[in-house]
Amino acid sequence: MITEFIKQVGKTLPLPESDLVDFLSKFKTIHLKKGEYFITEGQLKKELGLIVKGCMFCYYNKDGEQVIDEFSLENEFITDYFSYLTNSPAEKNVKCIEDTELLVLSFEILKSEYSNNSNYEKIGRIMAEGLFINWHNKAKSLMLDDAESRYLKLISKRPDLLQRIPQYLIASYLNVKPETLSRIRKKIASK
Amino acid sequence: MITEFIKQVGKTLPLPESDLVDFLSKFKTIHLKKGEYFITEGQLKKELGLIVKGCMFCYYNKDGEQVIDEFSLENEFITDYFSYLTNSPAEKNVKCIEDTELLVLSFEILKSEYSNNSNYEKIGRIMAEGLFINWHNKAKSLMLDDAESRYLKLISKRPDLLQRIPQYLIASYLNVKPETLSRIRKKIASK
DNA sequence: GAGACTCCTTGACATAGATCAAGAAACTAT
DNA sequence: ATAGTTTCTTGATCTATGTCAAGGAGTCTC
Repeated sequence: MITEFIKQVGKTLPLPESDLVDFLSKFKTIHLKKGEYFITEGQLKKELGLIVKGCMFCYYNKDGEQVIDEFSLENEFITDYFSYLTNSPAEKNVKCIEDTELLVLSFEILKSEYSNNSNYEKIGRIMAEGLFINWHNKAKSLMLDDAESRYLKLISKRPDLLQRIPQYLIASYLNVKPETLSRIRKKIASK
Repeated sequence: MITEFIKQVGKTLPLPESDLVDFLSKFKTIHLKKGEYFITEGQLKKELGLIVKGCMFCYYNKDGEQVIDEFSLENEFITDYFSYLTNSPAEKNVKCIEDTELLVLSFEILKSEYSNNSNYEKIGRIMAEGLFINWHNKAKSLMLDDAESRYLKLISKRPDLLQRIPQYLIASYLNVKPETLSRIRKKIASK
């Protein structure tokens, strides 16, 4: 259990196991119900989350409408890192799709514990690299692919999401309307 | 000259001045003519560039058509960092819009010089953070803004680009066709 | 200064995806 | 199971942007 969790987190954050255990020991556990928020727009929330069990999504508001930029499942970190880096209020909302058990750590603690330790730079580097890769792929897909290709890529890269997440949220993540995703699926099925 | 340059680079890479001078001393200078490439698709190019004088753009190929993701001007770093991080061939092309003087450093040297030095983690962290912020903003704009808003934001945030870069390249950067940008400009002018 | 480029504009039409409206299907709770 | 809610599908339009085609404006070369 704990060891499997640590192993999974180690894939994202490749530190020596003892450092990783030490790092994780600084987190505290919270529980959020389905529909509750971890972060809301406008908040100055300087906490890093790490999902133990459950599932969340991040969205921006576009004239009152949700536009989802990410889903996060078990063993994944979740935060508004942009807001943290730029020291500005959160621009996004992070909401639970399922009841979720979350480890949280304030960035202040992270900083103070690690500031005289090269692991701080390393953790920061790895976090930022992972986020860069995610957002790079996202932007590239929006630049180069049409809606159908984005959906096909999602199916092949994250099939787990389709089992757990309602289709209208998937649509938002793909940056199309639910009607459009429904039509794309129909078209693909007929091939 | 050199001090002003170092000062500008220091804004991107806030290291103590002596570290920064040391870091920059490892680069070598190259000169590229307008139209020449620093990186081409498929290459395993593991070099970091830093523009001293000139102007370049990065683009992806979409069925033979250029889709520009970034312009880089003086004092800015340029590389295919995604390709470096994932250790895969370059997916993008980096081409000079003007004759360009470039400082270059292989990532191998960077690694070997710094691997026993927390500055390596720090440089990596700052690079990745900057790229994360850029790509985050780019993806967010593609998700949330229409073409006209993207153009208006560009005007206000990077007016220098409009002076130096032909409009059809700006259009590609905004992810629209030149005809569309022309119409957007006409519409804005008539307001 | 006449071609010959390259870039920008404009018009007419095409298309991907959005919007609106109505039902059908799938959950949820009693 | 039944009613009530939420999600998904489908059809009929609409809109932003793309495509194609032509012409104009600017620049370079001889």
